[in-house]
Amino acid sequence: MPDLTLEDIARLSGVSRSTVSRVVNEHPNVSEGVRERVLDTIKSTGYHPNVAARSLASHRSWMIGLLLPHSVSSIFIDPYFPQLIQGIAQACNQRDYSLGLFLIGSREDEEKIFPRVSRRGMLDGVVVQTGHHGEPLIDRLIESMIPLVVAGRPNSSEKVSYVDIDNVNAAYNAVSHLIRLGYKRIATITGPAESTVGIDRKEGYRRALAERGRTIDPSLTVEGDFTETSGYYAMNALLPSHPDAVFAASDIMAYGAMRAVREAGHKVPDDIALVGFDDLPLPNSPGPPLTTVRQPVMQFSTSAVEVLIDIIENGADPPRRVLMTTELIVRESCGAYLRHK
Amino acid sequence: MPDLTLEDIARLSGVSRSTVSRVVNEHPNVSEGVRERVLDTIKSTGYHPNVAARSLASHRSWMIGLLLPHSVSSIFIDPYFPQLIQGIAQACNQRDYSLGLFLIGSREDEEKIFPRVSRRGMLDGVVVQTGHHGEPLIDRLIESMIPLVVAGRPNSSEKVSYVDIDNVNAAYNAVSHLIRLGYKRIATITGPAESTVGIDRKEGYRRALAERGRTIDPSLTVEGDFTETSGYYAMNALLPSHPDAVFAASDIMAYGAMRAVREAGHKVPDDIALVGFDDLPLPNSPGPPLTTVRQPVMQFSTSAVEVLIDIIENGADPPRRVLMTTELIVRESCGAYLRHK
DNA sequence: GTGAAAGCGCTAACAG
DNA sequence: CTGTTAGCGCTTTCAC
Repeated sequence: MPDLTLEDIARLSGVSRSTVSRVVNEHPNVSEGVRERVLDTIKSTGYHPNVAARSLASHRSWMIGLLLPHSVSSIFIDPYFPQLIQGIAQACNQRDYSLGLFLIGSREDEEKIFPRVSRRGMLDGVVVQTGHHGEPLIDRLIESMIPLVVAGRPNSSEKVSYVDIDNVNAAYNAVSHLIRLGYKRIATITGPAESTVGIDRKEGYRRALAERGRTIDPSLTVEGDFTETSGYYAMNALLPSHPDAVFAASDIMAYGAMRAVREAGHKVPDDIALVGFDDLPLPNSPGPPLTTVRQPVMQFSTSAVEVLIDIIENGADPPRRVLMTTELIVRESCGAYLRHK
Repeated sequence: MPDLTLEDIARLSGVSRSTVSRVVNEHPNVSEGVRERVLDTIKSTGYHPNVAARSLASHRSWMIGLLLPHSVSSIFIDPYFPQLIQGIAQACNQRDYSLGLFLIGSREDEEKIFPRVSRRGMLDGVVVQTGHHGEPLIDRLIESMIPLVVAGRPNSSEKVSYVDIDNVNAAYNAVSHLIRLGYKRIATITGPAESTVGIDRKEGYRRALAERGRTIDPSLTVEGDFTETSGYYAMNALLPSHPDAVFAASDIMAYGAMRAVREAGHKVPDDIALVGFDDLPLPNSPGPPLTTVRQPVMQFSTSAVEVLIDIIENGADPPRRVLMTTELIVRESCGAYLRHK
């Protein structure tokens, strides 16, 4: 199948190149008869327009990029990123965009990738995952003027568009649930202090406690890094302070905590209640079903793509902000059922 | 930063467009002085070539596609795919290629994606994951003449290039290990019968047993689908036949089996030994450390990209085949340490 | 409604 | 070693 060109199709259907281009792009000004004729020869020849030529002429590539900074090996142990990738990929398909995936694992990666991404021609826009404080990538992207949407709240409060879930409220609700259940010494295992998710979920915890006039006991807050192991160690660090409930900033850390609780000879939720965050499908999850905050990752991804396309088509001003609400999924680990008996 | 063109750089450095093109593409025929001058103005202006124009003129996009067929929601619960994506992405970076990711979840997806992928202009080549029997995608890709490498052994024994791990031998070695340990009733939980991985690993099991003159007891083979749940049910189905060891075609299924064993009141490895397959990092893994076959996913990915680039540069003939060896990682679940006491 | 013509920004012979 | 000249395959005014 030698690659056909517009020219070929034009000749075969006895019209001009422009006309074929019009029917391919669904322009209104084509008579029905001609349209059908052209469509026929396109179908019968299996013609598809050359993407590069089209991009060059139209300044649109119909491809968007997904940038994942700091993608060290461990990043894919967290179920969040596969899920995000899948969501973005699906949303792209939906809107007839292709997806370019850029995993940035190091400074060199960033240097290699940045030119490809920032310079127009390959990508119409990018969605970039928020990373840690002081990460210059997002600022560089802003400077490059490429249509941009940040997945997650960016650390710097720039005039960027972003889509995020309402982490503060989500954590607030989770902890409030624990308070309502009557727990007195509610601890939290946070995410990394440099990450916005970590910060926001901790803030929600703090706010829920403060609002009921509880003092915040610093010994009841331990930092984790979203890994199972960190949850395990955090829980061990918490144990001497005798928490009766723990809000973990991710399910995986909650499972780590659960393991620590079990090894210490205590039971979840009887001795220590546990609430997690994510509710993403995990390959295997031991112990009692986890009460957790459900993140709408799929809607989140769709929204990010929608916003980006909106920016591509209508410009970046004003910056768009969308905050998605979460849902507390009450299962057994928080002891709600226990208490209701 | 208005997008600069080759022309601009040429004017600014007082040379012709071709010369700039030459230094950008590292052609040898440029004098040192000129090269430096041009490089300087490129650096100072922050110029980057337009990818679309370059592709159009050179018939090379420096982008390859990764196609994942049948990417239903559950596919990302398996740690294999994230790992594969990461490996491919890294290898692409290494070789200065970009990566286009195409998740194909349905027939409509395939129809949408196929033209974008098959028609030259966007992609220089694709690596496609093997799916199930009767999947026409790979054949369609072959027909389209796009440089292609299959990740995993394709079902149809076409003249395709592929990279695979030696599943038969891997399974053979795992089961042989169990035989050497003295187990008499060795069962297996296979992958889906339509998948080549499933078929090959089962064949290795069969071969190991046959070679020692063991009869294959059909009640000791149960099919799973690589999910934890399927491993759990498979083990329950196996229990009445009293296996003393089980080879599961994936770690996740092994964990499911472990759960079933535990619930039945038995212990791993004391009552039933367990060997898995994959050795990929899982967020949380209960029970005794799993003896398993380690898949070299990263090398595998690198190899797939290397082979694809080789094909892009040197043609698809003859078809390349690479088979990677695996390693049996002996931990506790197989009872090797127990038996050595 | 349709065609002609001028690019989009770059590469790649071909001269010199 | 360097510049000139054609395109690559498509979109997009602008006439008709």
